[in-house]
Amino acid sequence: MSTDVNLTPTSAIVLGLLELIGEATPYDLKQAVGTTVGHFWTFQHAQLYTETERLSKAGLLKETREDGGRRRKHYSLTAKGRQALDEWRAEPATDVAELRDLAVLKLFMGGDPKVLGEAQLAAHEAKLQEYYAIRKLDQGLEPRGPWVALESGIEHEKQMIRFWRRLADSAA
Amino acid sequence: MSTDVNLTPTSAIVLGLLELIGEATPYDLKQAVGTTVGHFWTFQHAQLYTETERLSKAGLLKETREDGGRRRKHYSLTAKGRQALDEWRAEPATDVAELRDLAVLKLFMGGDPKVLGEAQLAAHEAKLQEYYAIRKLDQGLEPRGPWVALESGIEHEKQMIRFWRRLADSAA
DNA sequence: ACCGTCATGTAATCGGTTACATGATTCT
DNA sequence: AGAATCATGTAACCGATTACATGACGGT
Repeated sequence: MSTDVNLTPTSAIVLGLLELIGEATPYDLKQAVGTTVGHFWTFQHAQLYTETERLSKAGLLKETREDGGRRRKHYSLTAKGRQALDEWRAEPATDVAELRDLAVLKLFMGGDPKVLGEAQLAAHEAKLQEYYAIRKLDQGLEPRGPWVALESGIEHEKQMIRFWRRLADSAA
Repeated sequence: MSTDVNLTPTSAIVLGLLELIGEATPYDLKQAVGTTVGHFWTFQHAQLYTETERLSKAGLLKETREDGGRRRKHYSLTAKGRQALDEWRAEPATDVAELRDLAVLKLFMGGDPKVLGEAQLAAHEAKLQEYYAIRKLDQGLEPRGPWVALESGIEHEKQMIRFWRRLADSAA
């Protein structure tokens, strides 16, 4: 009920997915993450339990409990939650995201380009294929956000493949 | 002294910088981070105090204390620390790094491409210029790691600029 | 009926961030 | 000398990960 929560990216993902699917248990959310944002932003499923509870306490989610059986908790957006999401969405991100690419860090620290490159090339190529497979499913339906984000991922993968390949080639 | 620590990327950065500069206080490390890896991997300076202590307790760093004045702590690699760094460096990264780009996440969640794009274009262009300025300082000296990593950053920035610009153009 | 696997959840731990605090140094 | 800023460090808090645990279900 307290009016102030720190809206982390995780919070926004929970809010955004709940807007999309209406009502969900933490486990449902886990499934939804896996097939959507999970492709470029993951976390442990345990966090969905704590995060929903946190947002619920802050009044952004409504929580109802099943009567029988597992007594699972179902969550949905409150008006306040919807508003918080809208505000988060409207606010542009001013900073550039940090790469935080472990392979690049190893490269920086003197790791062998050949060894790193081989592993990274394979991994990035697999990821790119995964993205292509998803793109095939696009029916042109609204909302477009996820598909545009997917394009960004595809271009990024292509870029990283170019980078690592060039590095592999320049190493004799 | 215990033989097992979890080597986080932060740990590797501390170890790697200590290898480079020999001996340093946490504050020296903060400075070193700022001019090197800090361009694509940052953290709060407070963490350097806890991290050095953690690594020291694990036997990877040697800690000596100034006698007079501030009694500052100086750290340097132990043989064990050097070995841990070597092993970390030799082990290739098998996963692809997640983007975790807040702007892309907002895009995914329905944020306005025009609003997001404007802010991101400016930010990425500034970052690219920053990278160019650094690249000018390259004297061709060893080690090459940091410079190769810089190239990756430059290509990434160019990629993101292309992406956001294309998006801005396609929005009427 | 049993076994393995998936579904679902909680608790403990830990790394990272925020906030605060004090000593040194420079500028006016 | 006083104010402002930089240097240096600690403590508290919080979000995220790891580890663990139990219930349900499909296959043999």
